[in-house]
Amino acid sequence: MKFEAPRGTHDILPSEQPRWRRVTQEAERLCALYGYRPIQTPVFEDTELFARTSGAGSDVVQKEMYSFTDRGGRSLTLRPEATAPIARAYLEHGLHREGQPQKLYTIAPMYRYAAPQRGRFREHWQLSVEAIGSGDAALDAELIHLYDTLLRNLGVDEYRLEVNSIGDSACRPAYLEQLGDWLRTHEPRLDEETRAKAQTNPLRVFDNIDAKPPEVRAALAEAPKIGEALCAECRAHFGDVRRTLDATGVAYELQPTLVRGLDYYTRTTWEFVGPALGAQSSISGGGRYDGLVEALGGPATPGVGFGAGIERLLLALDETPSADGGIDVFFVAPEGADRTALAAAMAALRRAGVSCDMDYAGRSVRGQRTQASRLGARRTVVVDSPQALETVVRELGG
RNA sequence: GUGGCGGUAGCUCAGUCGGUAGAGCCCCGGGUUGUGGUCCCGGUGGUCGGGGGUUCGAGUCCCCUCCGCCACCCCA
Repeated sequence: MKFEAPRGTHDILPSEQPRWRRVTQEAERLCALYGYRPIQTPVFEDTELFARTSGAGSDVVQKEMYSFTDRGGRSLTLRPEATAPIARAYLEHGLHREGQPQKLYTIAPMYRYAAPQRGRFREHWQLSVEAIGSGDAALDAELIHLYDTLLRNLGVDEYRLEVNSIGDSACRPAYLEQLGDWLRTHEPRLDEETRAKAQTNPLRVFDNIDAKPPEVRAALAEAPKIGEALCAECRAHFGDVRRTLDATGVAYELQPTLVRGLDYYTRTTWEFVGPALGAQSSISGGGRYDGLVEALGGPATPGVGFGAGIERLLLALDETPSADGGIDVFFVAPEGADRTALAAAMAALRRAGVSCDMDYAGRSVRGQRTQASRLGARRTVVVDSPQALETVVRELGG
């Protein structure tokens, strides 16, 4: 085989479209129902947009960006996520001067240069839902509720939701200092891996804790957690979020060590974990990002949102294939039939909104009938006389 | 990026000790039938992922490489 889809990319063939659309159409229906409007942004952006917002130390920026220089010498990057581009558009087009919050969503491909695996692609599609311009805790809960409802409506029931608050500029620096002190003091009780993490990304020392040696686990259990070191304002905000989740019937687990990979997150963070996807169990992740718009040079503007991988959601879905729509009419043309008259009849029917098709592969009459049922034709017409065509056009073509 | 497993027809796979490649499904034709389907008969379809090496001879052994999968890392 000469060419194949580039590593980490995949084709979405016609046979997969019904499942694909089942997900995206329900997602769009819910977004509209919750008051979110569609927005589309370019596939590539100024590299600096992501470098600045995601954090220079983040994995995304350090090793996963598809960056290139265009012929004009600009450094551009295929978007690894949708929040920063949407915040950029929000600012660039003055949406911050319109009624707040701006509730926006997009379903679009994202690009990350990472080792591909099942459910992990270099090009993957994401539903991204954002509410920018309000710090109301009701929005955090609403976004969580939206995705929770999407999962339910699609019939996914084996999943769990973890929530946390990672504080803000008022309390996180103090916590980081506190954690740093603790890690230094208790270094002898930690394994090498955890010590390395303490140096590079202290918030992540708690990651994958179940796989760590028992004594390290025991030690870390005593370490201060960000979710338990919040300032009064953050604690109040998180309390509001949780009360609203409770009131709207969303089940969740508190996970005081849950953090996110991008620097711009503040306060509420959450993650939906799906069933049996191996190491790629996260099907959606989101959080509040009250400092993002300001980091882009705009006014201090709160925001909250989430990203949800379409391919991973599809993996969490049962395999039942939804049926294609089928066509209204299939014309069987025996050898010698007037195909010009047939083309005219099909044009008339299509003008009237009647879907129709015929054979283009020189099939036998038997083969054409097979093709008709393969296409789900509700009616099969054998073109053995001019009258046959006229009759159908008169009956269905209006 | 590191380590492990894998790649044979469009799909799912078999292929012995190294001896010139097979099945089922799909697709096409025919028979049967209630002109589809079912059932029966026949047919098309392969650079054995790619390149190099060993050998009289490589799908099979060796090296490189590409792609997939698993783990790590990280994420959606």
